[in-house]
Amino acid sequence: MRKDGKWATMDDVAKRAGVGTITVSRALRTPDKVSEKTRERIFQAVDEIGYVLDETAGALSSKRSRTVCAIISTLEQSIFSSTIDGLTDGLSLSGMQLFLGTAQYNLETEENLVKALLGRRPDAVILTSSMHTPITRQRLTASGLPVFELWELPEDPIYAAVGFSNYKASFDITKYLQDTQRQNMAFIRVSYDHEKRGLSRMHGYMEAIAPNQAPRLVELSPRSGSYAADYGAEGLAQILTQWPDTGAIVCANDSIAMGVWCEAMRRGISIPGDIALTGFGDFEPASLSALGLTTVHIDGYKMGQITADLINGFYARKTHIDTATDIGYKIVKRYSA
Amino acid sequence: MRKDGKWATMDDVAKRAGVGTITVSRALRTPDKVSEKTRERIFQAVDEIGYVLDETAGALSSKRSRTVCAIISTLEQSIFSSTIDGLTDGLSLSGMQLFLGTAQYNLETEENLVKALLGRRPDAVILTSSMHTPITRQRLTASGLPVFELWELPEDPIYAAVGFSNYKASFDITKYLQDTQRQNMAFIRVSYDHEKRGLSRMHGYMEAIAPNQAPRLVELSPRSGSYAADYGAEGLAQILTQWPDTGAIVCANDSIAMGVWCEAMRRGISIPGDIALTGFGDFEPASLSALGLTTVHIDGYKMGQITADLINGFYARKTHIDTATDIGYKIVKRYSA
DNA sequence: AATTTTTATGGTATCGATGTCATTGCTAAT
DNA sequence: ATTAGCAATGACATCGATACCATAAAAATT
Repeated sequence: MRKDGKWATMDDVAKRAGVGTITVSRALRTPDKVSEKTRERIFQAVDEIGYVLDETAGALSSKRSRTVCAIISTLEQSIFSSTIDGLTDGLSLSGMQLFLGTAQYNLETEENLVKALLGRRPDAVILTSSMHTPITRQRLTASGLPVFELWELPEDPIYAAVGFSNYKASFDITKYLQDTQRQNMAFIRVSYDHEKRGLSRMHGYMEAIAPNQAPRLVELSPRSGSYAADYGAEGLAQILTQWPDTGAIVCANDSIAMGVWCEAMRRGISIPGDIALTGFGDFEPASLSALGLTTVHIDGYKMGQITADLINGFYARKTHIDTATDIGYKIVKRYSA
Repeated sequence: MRKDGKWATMDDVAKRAGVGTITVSRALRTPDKVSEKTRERIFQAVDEIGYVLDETAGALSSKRSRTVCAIISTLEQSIFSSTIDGLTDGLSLSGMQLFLGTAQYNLETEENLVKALLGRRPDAVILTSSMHTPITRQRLTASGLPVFELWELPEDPIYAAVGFSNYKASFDITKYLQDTQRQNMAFIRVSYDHEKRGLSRMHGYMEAIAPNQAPRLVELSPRSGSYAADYGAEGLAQILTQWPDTGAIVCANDSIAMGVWCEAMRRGISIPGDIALTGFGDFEPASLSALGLTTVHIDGYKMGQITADLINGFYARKTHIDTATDIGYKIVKRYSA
C-alpha cells in the first residue's frame, strides 16, 4: 500500500526503480529474463514500497488465473482434508491458489457451485465425486478446462481421474478376512444417493465372499443429525439380531467401523475375539495408539499432490494427461482383524 | 464458451439481447435496476450462449474481488473443517468465494502465504491463529482489510476476532470434574510453539484445580509422524508412572483424550470408573455412539457462518464490526466423566 | 401545464498487469 | 568485417467488466 490508501501498482515500482513497467513484470514472473542488476534494483523498490502484485489484473491480461477450483462434498468428515492439504501444498509450488467450495453431497448445489466457480476462470477444476448432473458435465466439458475427479476411477471421466479402485480395495480386504478363517461376513454402509464409492466397496465385498454364502448387507439411510458412528452402532445392532453368527464385519468406512467398535465394547463383545472388524480410509483414530483398526489406507495427501503436479505439468509442458492415475491403496493390518 | 474456443463476453450477450453492455452487467449484479422485460431478454441470451460472468475482470474494475482468503493451520486434524464449511456456506449467500491456504503451524509459511494471498486482493482475510510474525501483522494491517482471527479471543486482534475463551472453557470443565469429587487431576497437551490455544486451556486447568494441589502437567513435544492419539497414550503412561493416584485427566483436545481412552482400555483401566476423562472440541468420535466423551463443544460451523455474516455486513452496510465476538462454548456431559 | 424527480439505459474511460512487437546493443558465426 | 542471433528493455494495445457521467423517457409534484 502507498499513502493514499490505495494499493501500489507496478508503475510505482517501475518509476522508483527507473525501469519500464513491463520489466518489473518480468522481474517478478520470469526473473531470469532480466539482468541481475535491474532485477535487484526492482526487488529493492518492491520491498521499499511493500508492493504486492495484483493477480486479479494479471489474470485478466494473461488469461491465466493461477487458480484451481475444488468442489468437495464436505470437509466435515475429514476424509478429504489431507487431499486438500496435498493440493494446496503442491499448487503453491507454482504460485497457484485453491478456491474451495463445498457441495454437501447435493447435486444441485454442485451445479450452482460449478457455475459460480467457473466465473473465477480457474486453470483447473477438481471434484471429489464422479456423479454430476448433465448440466454440470456439460458446463465443465464446454469450459475446456482440465477437470480432475478424485478418490475413484470412473469409467467415463470428464477429463481425468486420480484415485484408486474402491472395488478392488474392498475386495482385497474382504479376501484378507477370509484368509483369517472368518466365517459369515457382513457389510455395513450408509447409502448416500450421489456417492458411488460406498457402492463400489459393497460390490467388492460381495464379489469376495464365498459364492455359496448369501451377502449380509446392512444399508443405512442417512439421517440428518446423525454422526457416522451412530450408523456403526446401529449396524452392529441389526447384524446381531438378524445374523447372530456373524464372525466379521466389513465397513464401508472407518467412521462406521469406529461406531461398531465402540458399540461392541459396550456390549462386551470382543474385537477381534468374537467379531473381526475392518474399516476403510485409515483416518487418524484408526491408528495403533487408538483403535488399532485393520483398514484400507489411502494416501490422500499424495493424491492431492499428484493432482497438483499434473496441473502444473499440464501448463508447463502442455503434456498429455492420462485419463486415469491409479494411486493404489494398502491394506493395513492392525488389531481389529 | 462460444465456438472459437474462447469464453463468451458480456458484449456477446449484449448484442444478442439488443442492449448495451452495461445493462447486462446490471441485469446480473443488480437485477432490480433493470426493467423486467429487458432483464428477461438478457437472461435468455445468457442461457442461450452459456455465458458465465468473468469475475477476474469484475474484480479489476470494481476493486472488489468477492473473495475471502482463509489461512488455516492445517486441515488434517479436522478441527477447522466445520468452520470452513460454515464460512463457504455463509459467503456463498453473497456470491463470495473462499481462497484456502494451509500454513502447517509454521509462522514463516504463514508469512509467505499472506503475501501470496494478498495478491488476490481479497475483501477479507481469515486466520485460525493469533500468533504471527511482525511482518505478517504489518502486512495485514497495512492492507486495510478486515482481518478475522478465529477460535480464540486475542487481547490485541489485528482487526477483529470471532471465538471463545479457551481459558474459561477449560476452567469450567475442570471445575465440573471437581464437582464430581474427583481428586488429583492431571492435564495433557501437545506444546506446539505457535499455538496459544493449548496454553490457554492449560492455564484454565491450573486456575481451576484446588489451590493446595500441585498441577500435574504433561506437556508433550510434537514429533513428526505421530498421531494425536499417540500423545494421549504416551501421556497416560507418564501420568500412571509419575502420579499413580491420578483420578481425572483433562486433555487439551479430543484427539489426545481418545488416545488416553484407548490406552486405558488396553491397560484394563476403567473410564470413568478408575479415571475420569475430558476432552476439548467435541469432534465426531466423541459422540455418544462412539466414545461418549465428556468434552467442551465448540460450534465451529456457526463460528464460520458468523464470520461470513460479519464480512457480508461490513460490505453491505459498512457497519462497525466488534473487535471481539464471543460465540461461547458448552460443556457436554457424557460417559467419560 | 410546467417542473422536478425517478427510472431505464447507454457511452466512454478505467482498473493493473501482460502479450505482442519493436528497438537497442552486444556476442558469435561466417 | 559483416551478418545473424540473442539478450535486455520498452511502448502500446489489450483483457472484460464496471464506475462515472450523460441522456431520454416516464412518473410525480407543484
